[in-house]
Amino acid sequence: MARRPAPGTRDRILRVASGLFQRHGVRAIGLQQVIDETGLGKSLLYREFSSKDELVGAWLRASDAAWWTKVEAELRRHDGDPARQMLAIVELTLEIARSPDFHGCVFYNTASEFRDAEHPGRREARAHLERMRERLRSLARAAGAEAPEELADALMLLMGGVYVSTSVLGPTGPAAAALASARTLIEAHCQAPAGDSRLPR
Amino acid sequence: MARRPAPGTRDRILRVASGLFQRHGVRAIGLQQVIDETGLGKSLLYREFSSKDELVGAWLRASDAAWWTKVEAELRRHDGDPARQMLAIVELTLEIARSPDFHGCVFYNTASEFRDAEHPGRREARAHLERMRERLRSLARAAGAEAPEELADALMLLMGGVYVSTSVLGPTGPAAAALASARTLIEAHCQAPAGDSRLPR
DNA sequence: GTCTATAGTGCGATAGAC
DNA sequence: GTCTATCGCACTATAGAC
Repeated sequence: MARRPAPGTRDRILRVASGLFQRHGVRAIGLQQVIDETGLGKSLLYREFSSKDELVGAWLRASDAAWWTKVEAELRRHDGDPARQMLAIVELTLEIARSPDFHGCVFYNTASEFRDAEHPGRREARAHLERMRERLRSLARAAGAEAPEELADALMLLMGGVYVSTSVLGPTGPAAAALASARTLIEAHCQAPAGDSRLPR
Repeated sequence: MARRPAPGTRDRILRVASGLFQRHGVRAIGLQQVIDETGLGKSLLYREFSSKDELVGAWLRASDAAWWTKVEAELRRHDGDPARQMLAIVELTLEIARSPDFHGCVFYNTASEFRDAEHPGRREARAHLERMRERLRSLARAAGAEAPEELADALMLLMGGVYVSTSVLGPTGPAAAALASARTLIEAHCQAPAGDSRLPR
């Protein structure tokens, strides 16, 4: 009788590919390495993903989903305080950037490796960043910022800077100034007339 | 007697390689493409650069030199006003990021393509960023910032963010908020007691 | 397994300055 | 004609996509 496909094959490939792509970059990794490390056969990989590009796209979609799970959990801890929620997102990026095997934001990295706008890697990166921008905008509006779009964008720049700077100069590089910078920006945009908009230190 | 070596060969290779590497990334470009586009022979390329890695290093060194030429020219236009000089550097990165064929900061891009700390691409990227950080620190000190290192780092993050964000979302993305953000940060750090530290709009 | 691409080597042919 | 810079091509070895 025919053997049934083992469940979780796709996830296994995705997990292995994710580790290798993050650590070394996509172009530096051959599918052979992915196959070797999964212990699966070549045919199985090509059954799940019709090409390397598609695997890259699927990897970034999974990364995006994992990110939002973390973010929304974090936001729930500061419900009703959108200014604090924006800061929490910055804190989350810092925590990620400080993790032991950090090698840069997978979305920025992958976009930089694939310049063609139609490449799944770039498409997913762009989509992720647009979702981030939109989420920050809604928080900035909720926080009563005078120029919510501008505040959201300022935080996007800050977080992008945290990622790229940390990936080259490490967590003691410029990223060390990120929290203070975020507070300055949020407070400057959200100063209530009463002056009670100070974020916790 | 003998045929003279053609002058400018090295520069020609460097110019062509620079264009291709910037546009497509280093790993996406084969030396054959560089050779084809220069119209030179393979042997000549290998006489000037003993390996692709070395070519990458030389390219980034040249890019670093070109950057500082631009920066110091810009700084001279605001001599004696270090706060304005910091803003001028941010303006310069914005101008570069807005140029028609911008594909991200070559230093961040190359560092993301080569994770090995010993790779010439990564070494030069790191060196470039450290020089930038130091230059900004000296300006922040000269401007009398209360926490000059922190201000310098905040601007580093901002500029890094401008580059990566523009390379994916274009100049109408978050980078549009960069100038306002820079002003907020510089003013917050350099407020003179007399309150006369406002930057020109 | 197949086919393509790539880094890097080496050499004969040729072009051009004297 | 002589001499050398440089081209163009052939070649190896390795790796990658599929």
